[in-house]
Amino acid sequence: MGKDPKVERKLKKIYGLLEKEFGDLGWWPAESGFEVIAGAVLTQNTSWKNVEKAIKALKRDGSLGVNEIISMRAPRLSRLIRSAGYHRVKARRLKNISRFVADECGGRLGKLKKRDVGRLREALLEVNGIGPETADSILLYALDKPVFVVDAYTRRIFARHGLNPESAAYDEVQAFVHEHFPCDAAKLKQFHALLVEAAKAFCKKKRGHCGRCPLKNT
DNA sequence: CACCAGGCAAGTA
DNA sequence: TACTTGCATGGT
Repeated sequence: MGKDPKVERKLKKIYGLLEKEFGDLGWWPAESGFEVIAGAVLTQNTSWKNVEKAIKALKRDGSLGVNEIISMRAPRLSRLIRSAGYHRVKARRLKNISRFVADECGGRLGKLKKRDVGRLREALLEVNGIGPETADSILLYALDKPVFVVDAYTRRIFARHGLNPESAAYDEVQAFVHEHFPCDAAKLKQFHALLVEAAKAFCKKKRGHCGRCPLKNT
């Protein structure tokens, strides 16, 4: 599948319509790169509102840092993030990714940013608890790498607009966007954010377009 | 009451 | 390879 100018224009149009509707969403909301990483794990299959509570609890406790999480006892970490659900699993995953960050760059994310995106992605996927979406969220929002994050909303919207089949695999959807959308971290961040926001606002139903969705005629 | 939320891993067929 | 299930909470 080579580049298709018509598809490029269609993605551009979707981006434009959604940006006009929602403006600059300013994703990812966080005070540090590590906060993005923690949030990426905590938000797995979980609403963002409940993740915020967990992040606040970590901050209140002075524990939102690589070394703090590594050295904290699992049951205590588990209690702090309870509101985000799956707390025992996520406590383990937070420790895993924190250990990875400590090992790879001593906690200095700036060093990670210099590394090759492809190999960094492979390394992240080796960490237990980090799948494709979480890895790409970290790469894009914490490390400013130009990779597109595919989520359930994105696939639903793309499928509904005939851009890819409902059954398309994660990497296929991602490659599709990489081919037909600017390779620019800022734009990729905004695009993903816009798609999530649009889906939440207009596409609660599994099928069909909502009448007020700005994409209804595209 | 059912169902979903900014998933992933491990097990089964 | 392609499903299925466990993981847990909070909101609608």
